Amino acid sequence: MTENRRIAEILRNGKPEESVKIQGWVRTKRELKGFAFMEVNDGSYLANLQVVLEPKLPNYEQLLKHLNVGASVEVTGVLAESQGKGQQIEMKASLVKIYGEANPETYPLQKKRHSFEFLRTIGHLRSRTNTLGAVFRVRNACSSAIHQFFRERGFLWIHTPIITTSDCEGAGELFTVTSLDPTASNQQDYSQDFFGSPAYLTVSGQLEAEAMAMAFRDVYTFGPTFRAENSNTSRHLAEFWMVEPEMAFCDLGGDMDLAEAFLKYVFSFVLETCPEDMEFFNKRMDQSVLATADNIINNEFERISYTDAIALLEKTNRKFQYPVEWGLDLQSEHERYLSQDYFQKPVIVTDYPTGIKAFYMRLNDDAKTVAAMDVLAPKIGEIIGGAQREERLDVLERRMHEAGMPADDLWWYLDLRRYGTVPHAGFGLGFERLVQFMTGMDNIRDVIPFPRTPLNAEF
RNA sequence: UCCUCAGUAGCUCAGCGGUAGAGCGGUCGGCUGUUAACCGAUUAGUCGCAGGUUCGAAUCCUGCCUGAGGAGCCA
Repeated sequence: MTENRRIAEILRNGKPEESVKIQGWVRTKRELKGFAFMEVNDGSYLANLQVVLEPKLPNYEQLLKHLNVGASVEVTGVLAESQGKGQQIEMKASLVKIYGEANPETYPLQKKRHSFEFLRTIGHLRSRTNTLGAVFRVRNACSSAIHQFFRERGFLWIHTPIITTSDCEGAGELFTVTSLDPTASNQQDYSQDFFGSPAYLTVSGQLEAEAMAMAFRDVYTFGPTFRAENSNTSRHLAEFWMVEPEMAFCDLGGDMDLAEAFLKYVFSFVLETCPEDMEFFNKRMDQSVLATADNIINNEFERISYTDAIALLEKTNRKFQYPVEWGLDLQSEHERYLSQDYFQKPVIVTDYPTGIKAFYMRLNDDAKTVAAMDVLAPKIGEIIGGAQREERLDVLERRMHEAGMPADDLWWYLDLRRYGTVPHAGFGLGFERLVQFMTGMDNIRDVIPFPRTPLNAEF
C-alpha cells in the first residue's frame, strides 16, 4: 500500500523517487499539447502540490475533461524533482481517481482573485481559497497557542454556560432564548417558558469564571459569546469567541503582565507554526504584519493611565472630532492615535473614571477611578478589556446600587465576597480580533468561518 | 441605529439621456514544462426592486432592498 500523505508534509519532507498517494481538491489545471499540470491542495499548506499528468495515464483524455477546478481527487504516483521553476518537488501521477467533479460553468471559484465581499456570499466554498485557507490555519494555531499558554501556567479551562438568566452583566443587548411558540398568546408569560424566567445567550462568562477562580485560583474560558447589538463594522460580530482568564490573588498589575505575556506567546507560537501563511499575509494583505508581530514579541507594551492619556491627547496638535476631557470615554480616533500614531505599538490604558466602566471593577483609593485596563492595538483598537474585580462586599453593593443593578439576581456573585473573598483580576479577549490583528485581515467577517452579523446568518 | 459611497455578463469594472461594453472566467482550437501559463476564436446581461419625469432611462427624481467604509456600542 502506498502511503497516504498530507501535502504539507510532502512539500516539507518529500524526496524524489518516493511513492505517494494524496487526496485533495484541484486548484488549477494547465493543459499543454503533450501533457498537463494540475495543482492539488488539501488544506494542510498554503502552496499546492503540482501533479504532472502524462498521456500514458489510463483514460488520459477523459480524465483531463473532468479534472476541473474544484474537483476532489486521489492521486497515486511518484515524487520527482521539478524541472520547472516555482517548486522544488512535484508528483508524477500514475493513477488518478476523481471522487467528485465540479462543473466549471457553475463552480463559483475561478482561477483569479475574488473580492472578500463575493467570497462571503459563498461561505461554504471560500475556505478553498489561499487567503481564507491561511486565515483558518492561523486561527487554529492561535487556538492551540491559547490552550498551551494557559496549560503551561496551571490554568484550568472551564466551560461556562451559553444560556444565562442574568441580563445584567453589561448594557449590551442580548438574544432571548425561549421555547415558547412566538405566535402563542402566552408568549410573554415567562413562568410558562422552559427555564421559568427570561433566558438569554451569554454576553460573557466572566461572572461564572470568577466563581470558578474562587476554587481553582487560575482559570480561563474560551467559548462563544453573543451580542445582539446592531453593529455594522469591520470589527464586530453577533457571535464571536472570547477568551477570559480569571486569576485569584491577583491585582491589576498581574492582570496586565498576563495580557502582555499572553499576546507575546500567541504571536511567537503562530510565527513558528505557520511561517508560510504569515509571510503570505505580509506580502498580500498588509506589509506590516511581520513587523507588527516582531514588535509585539520583542518590545514591552506601553502602559499609561487614563489620566495621563487624556493629558497627552490634550497636548497634541492633532485635531479630534470628539472632545478630549477627563471623565469622557476615549473615542476610536483617540485610541487609534495612541496606539497607531503616538506609541506605534500596543498600549495598555489603565485606571479609568468610575462613571464609564462596569460596576464590578475595583474602586481605586482616589474613589474617582477603577482598576480597569484596556489593551489597544494598532488598526483594530480595543483587543483586550480587563480589570481587577471589586472583592469588598460593601463597596460592591454600593456600586451595584449606584448603577441601578438589582442585587437579587446576583446574590450568588455577592456570596463570593461573603465567603472567602480574595483580590482577583481577569480580562476578556476577542478571539477574532486577535486573529484579525495577527493576519492583517481588514474585516472580522473574514477571520471566522461562518460569520453572524445583522441580517446575515447564512451557512 | 446614524453618515457616506456602491449595486451593469459567473467575477472585477467602464458606460452617466438615444434601447449595452472591456478584462478575467467558461467553451472550442493551437502550443513538449507550465505555474494568475500563453496565442486565436467564441459564449455571456429583466443594467438590485418598485414607482415617477421624458418622445426615449442603465443614465435624472422618489421610496425600498442589499453590500461596503466610517461612527456609536464593545471584544
